[in-house]
Amino acid sequence: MSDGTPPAAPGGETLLFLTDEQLRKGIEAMFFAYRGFTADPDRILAEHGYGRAHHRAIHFIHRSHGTTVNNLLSILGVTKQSLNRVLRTLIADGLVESRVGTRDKRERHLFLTEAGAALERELSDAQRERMRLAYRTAGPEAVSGFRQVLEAMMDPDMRRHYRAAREK
Amino acid sequence: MSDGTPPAAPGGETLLFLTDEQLRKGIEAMFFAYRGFTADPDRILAEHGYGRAHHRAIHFIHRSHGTTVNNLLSILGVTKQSLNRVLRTLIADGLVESRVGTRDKRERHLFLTEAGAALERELSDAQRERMRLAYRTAGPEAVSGFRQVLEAMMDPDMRRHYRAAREK
DNA sequence: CACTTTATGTCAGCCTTGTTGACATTCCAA
DNA sequence: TTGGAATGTCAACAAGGCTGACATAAAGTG
Repeated sequence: MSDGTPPAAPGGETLLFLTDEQLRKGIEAMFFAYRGFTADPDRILAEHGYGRAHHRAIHFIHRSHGTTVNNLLSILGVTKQSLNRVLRTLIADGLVESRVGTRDKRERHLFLTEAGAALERELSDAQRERMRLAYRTAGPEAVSGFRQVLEAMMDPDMRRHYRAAREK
Repeated sequence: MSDGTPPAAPGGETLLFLTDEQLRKGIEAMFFAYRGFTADPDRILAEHGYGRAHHRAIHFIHRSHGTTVNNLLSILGVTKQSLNRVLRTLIADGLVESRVGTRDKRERHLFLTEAGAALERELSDAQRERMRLAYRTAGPEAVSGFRQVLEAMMDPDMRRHYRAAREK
């Protein structure tokens, strides 16, 4: 274990000296913050009889109208069986519509229905509100740093998906 | 949906104008980053036949040697039955030791054994390494912002637990 | 055209990890 | 002495991961 005293910076290069304690703080920050991050949607989902898996599907279908099942699979990183179970209920409940592809008829393109979009709004309003408050509390510079660290923490494949969304 | 053009700041107060798109980016950053955050420990845990629930228990027992079951419950936010199932296997496997309290004999104080500490080290080494790289990539100012936003995102109870750990 | 590959869906079964409810034990504290 | 707190345990259930196997339709390829 480190003793918490960073050594003096050598040479001309500015390095980050990070004690195990500082890193542990970051790890716990991720853990506790993620709980807060999911708390509001979880409550809403429970009222509707859905879980986080449904939220994830709804979110990314909303983000990319008409996305295919395969694309969703690579974003979510679950098996098709897991995703299919969730999609099946969302389609049966009339929140998601699945249309056979025009060019490639093997593909199914996924869309939120009116009801699906309404739930999406309810969920993302709550989550955005939490995010907005956190941003305001921390300030604009903190927000930039927050995004930078998170992006650096992603696996490359996920970073690709993250950046692939319509920008800004 | 917002068009991404923030309105001019009114009056003398500096506000943060956050479009829905910017907030959505933050939300997805949390989602994708958390996946990266857990990826390395998940691999290690799988090799040992454990899951994330075991990791969480091991982490917080390590952080607070001799903590009680009740304290752990309030940190983890699960039912005692869930936690107990995990603790039982960890104790049976000789990674955690449970000692009856001296003052209050109802309480059990939890400690990592040598083997438990070894697994904790393996897990946290991997997770710290990911965190260290992200920090170095993003830079010191980003790290500060990262921590500020995450702390602001926590539920108050969790923020209390977060801050309660030995500081620095 | 025959064959292979791709995209998707589905069934069955298993595991982890969460839940609720019920009940027992121990023991502190009023 | 009695109520309630702290803990453990049993049973049952659900969500949501997983693997494996199999089916179908459509696209691509030689």
